Amino acid sequence: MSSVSTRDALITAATDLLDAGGVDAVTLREVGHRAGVSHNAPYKHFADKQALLAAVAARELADLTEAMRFGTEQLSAGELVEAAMLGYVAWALRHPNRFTLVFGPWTTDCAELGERAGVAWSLIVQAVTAAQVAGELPAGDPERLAALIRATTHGAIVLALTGHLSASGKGHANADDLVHDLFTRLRVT
Amino acid sequence: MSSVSTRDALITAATDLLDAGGVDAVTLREVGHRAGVSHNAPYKHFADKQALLAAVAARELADLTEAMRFGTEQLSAGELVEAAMLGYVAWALRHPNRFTLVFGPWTTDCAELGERAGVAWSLIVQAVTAAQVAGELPAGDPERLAALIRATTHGAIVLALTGHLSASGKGHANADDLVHDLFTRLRVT
DNA sequence: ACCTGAACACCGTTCAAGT
DNA sequence: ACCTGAACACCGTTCAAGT
Repeated sequence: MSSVSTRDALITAATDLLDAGGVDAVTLREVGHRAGVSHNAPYKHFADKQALLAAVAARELADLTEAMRFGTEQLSAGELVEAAMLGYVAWALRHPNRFTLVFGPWTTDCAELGERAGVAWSLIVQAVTAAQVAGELPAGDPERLAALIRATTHGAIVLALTGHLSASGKGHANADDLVHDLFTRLRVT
Repeated sequence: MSSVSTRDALITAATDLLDAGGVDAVTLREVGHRAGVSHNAPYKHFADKQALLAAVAARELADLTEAMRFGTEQLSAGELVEAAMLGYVAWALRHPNRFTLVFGPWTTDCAELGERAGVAWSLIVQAVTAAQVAGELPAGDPERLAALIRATTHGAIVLALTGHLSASGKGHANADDLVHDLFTRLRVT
């Protein structure tokens, strides 16, 4: 029991440090201190620092899935896909450091992570398929169309987070605008 | 003179280490050793480690601009934009660690970096504008359309690098396919 | 102006030992 | 089974000193 809550406290402490100062600020010593244990107690719950970060990412993936569900009541199939992507954008802009952690260059390593990501994105493919059936999105391989939507959304977030968006003159489009633009173009077809 | 070549050697050594083992493998001690100087000689050329990494990123941005120009002879305005994006994809997949460094969460910090990125992407806006004039891309704010294209390309690369693309079943679309899909949808309009 | 060697503080990880 | 304190190797950064 105590071990479970300690493990959870470690993940929470790591998430707090991540939010406050980025992944470099997540030090096992500070994580342990905030969780009320010694600086090497984490090794009894995680293989190493990367495993702890993977646990943080796994928890956040569940959070992201929830954020994509927010306010999607009483929407058409096509609107639901767009709303989910806007929820994705909102989550990422709200927790930029969690976003960069979850989609860092090591997602493949952890099996649990890949699994949870697969679940989250299979929901998107489902929604895209429904929108295609409803005639709100163009025909074609749903997985491929979902990948396109996903790529645009992801890229819009990255551009927004790195400041490559607001810097580009008076157009001052934000990530939401880019996602909306994509859906507008897709629906015209 | 010697200082210039030392500075250059430091950047080259850092780039090699980046390619080999990611940004974490870039240690000032190993950089100095590979450049034939002591482990703290870099501080005579760069304020700190981040400044060295920023110099690496700045050099790579020039490389990226070149990659986007590759093989763009005898193409229509619309094809030129797509070819530039495919060049961007090819560069990123060829040097994944440089890609994640250049578009890391700190691009805003360095003035030179922001400047060079601005130059690179203003070329894209120019090409997009030309394609619009030629009727190969839909009308609208060129900066905003360029941002959409840019976001999709960037997102497709990230998805490919993190393995979120090939894992999604039989569709097995790669980054090139997604970029091509976007241009296909845009041209239909 | 550029470089070096020693030193400091910090961190990930391991280990022997405790309950 | 879970935790601790000490220890080791490594790294970023600083400093006094050398040419």
